[in-house]
Amino acid sequence: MRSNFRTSGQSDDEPTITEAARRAQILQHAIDVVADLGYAGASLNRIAEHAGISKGLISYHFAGKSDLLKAIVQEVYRRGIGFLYERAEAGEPATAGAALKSYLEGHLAFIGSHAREVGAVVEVVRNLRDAEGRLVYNNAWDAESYGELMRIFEAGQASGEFREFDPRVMAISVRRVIDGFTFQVMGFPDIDVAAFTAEVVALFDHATTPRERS
Amino acid sequence: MRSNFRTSGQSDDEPTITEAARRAQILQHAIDVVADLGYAGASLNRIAEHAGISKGLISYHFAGKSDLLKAIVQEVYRRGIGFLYERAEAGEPATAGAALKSYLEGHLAFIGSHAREVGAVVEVVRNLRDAEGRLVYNNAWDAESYGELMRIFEAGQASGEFREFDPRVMAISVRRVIDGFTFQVMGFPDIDVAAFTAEVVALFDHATTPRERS
DNA sequence: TACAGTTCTGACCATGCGGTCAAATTTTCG
DNA sequence: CGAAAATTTGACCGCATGGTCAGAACTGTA
Repeated sequence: MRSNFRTSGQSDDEPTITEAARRAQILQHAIDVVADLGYAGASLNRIAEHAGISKGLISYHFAGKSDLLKAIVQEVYRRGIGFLYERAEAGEPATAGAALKSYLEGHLAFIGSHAREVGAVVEVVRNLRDAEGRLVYNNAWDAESYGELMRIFEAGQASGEFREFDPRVMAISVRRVIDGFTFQVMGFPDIDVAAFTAEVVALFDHATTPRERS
Repeated sequence: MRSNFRTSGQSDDEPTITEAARRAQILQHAIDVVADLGYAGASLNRIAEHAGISKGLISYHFAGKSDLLKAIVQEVYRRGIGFLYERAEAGEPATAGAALKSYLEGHLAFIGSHAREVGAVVEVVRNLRDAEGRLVYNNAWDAESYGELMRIFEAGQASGEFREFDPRVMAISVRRVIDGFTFQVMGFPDIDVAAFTAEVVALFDHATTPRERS
């Protein structure tokens, strides 16, 4: 019998077709339930019921609930990276301003077309705690996501394209506005994604560039 | 025996000294527990234990858990309004830009000095759901908080002080950045509140005003 | 077909939850 | 003081939770 204590990450031989398909199915239903019922409402029983399987089967494919929830985060990130990668194939932006614009448009487009997945991730990230009560995805963790933005800002400031500001505060602000878009889309599914994106791009274009034209 | 089914709001005679004090005590401990352990970790048992009282006593003073959590939100709002009111006594800002600056400085100062309370409120607002699974503090609810900001923006645009932008998107962005400050303060208690505030004020000053000087 | 490995179920477990309540305690006040 | 009212406790209830497990069902293969 194979170990049912598989931790995602290390490859123990290779997963069966069944195993991979079942994991994907469970993951998708878990995403749906978290998006619909929120973190607190997403019990293993409800996920199993939603997927039409028994609860024990989830335990067979995932080491525990927190393992499943972490897999949600990992999976949606994987999708997001794929989405942004395809978009980026058009070529590298030439200026820091173009890079910021591309960053915003890419992320907002992904959220606009994958609101439920991203909503589920936000739910998990904001609520999942370890046994000692500490947030698993803490400040140190999301500080990592500021890296790409901060590099854009520092490059723009070095070239004189951007005004002087604290790149960390600006990065935090950009991430907050992007993440907030998730709630807008979930709350108002008919929202005009393109119009919202254009507004946000203009907002941060003005926020980052000096008032006097160079 | 007095009804223990008091709903906050309608005054049923007047509360006893004991009642008011006990309610305040329970509320404060509830805030602490939610801030420390998060929404999911804040059970009535833990709150009672933290307060050094029996769980039944909470039920005596509050109609239920959701009543208690809603009271947290109400109480912290009350404190926030008081804080901002005292600050505003210095006089009304003359321009829309000054009003926005004052709004940001006031809200960030309150968060900087009451991070735990605000953190608890955010936790409740983001998680509390009714029996049907719908968020109690939904999009329609927090849209109310955009009102004051949108009035500032519309006034600034009417006078030509602000550039043309969607006041709703700008209001959402401002609120998102302000709320995000809560997590920064909770994650890094030694953060320089004044410096962060100055950066945010500059960010939205640039974001709202036209590039060409009038 | 027979058998070994796997996938899957459904019953079960201990725990913690929100909530209730009779009884004990404390306070109020005539 | 003494009775009535307010306050508080601690035991208890039904329920949902995450997790476990023996065994049934399925699958591939020799």
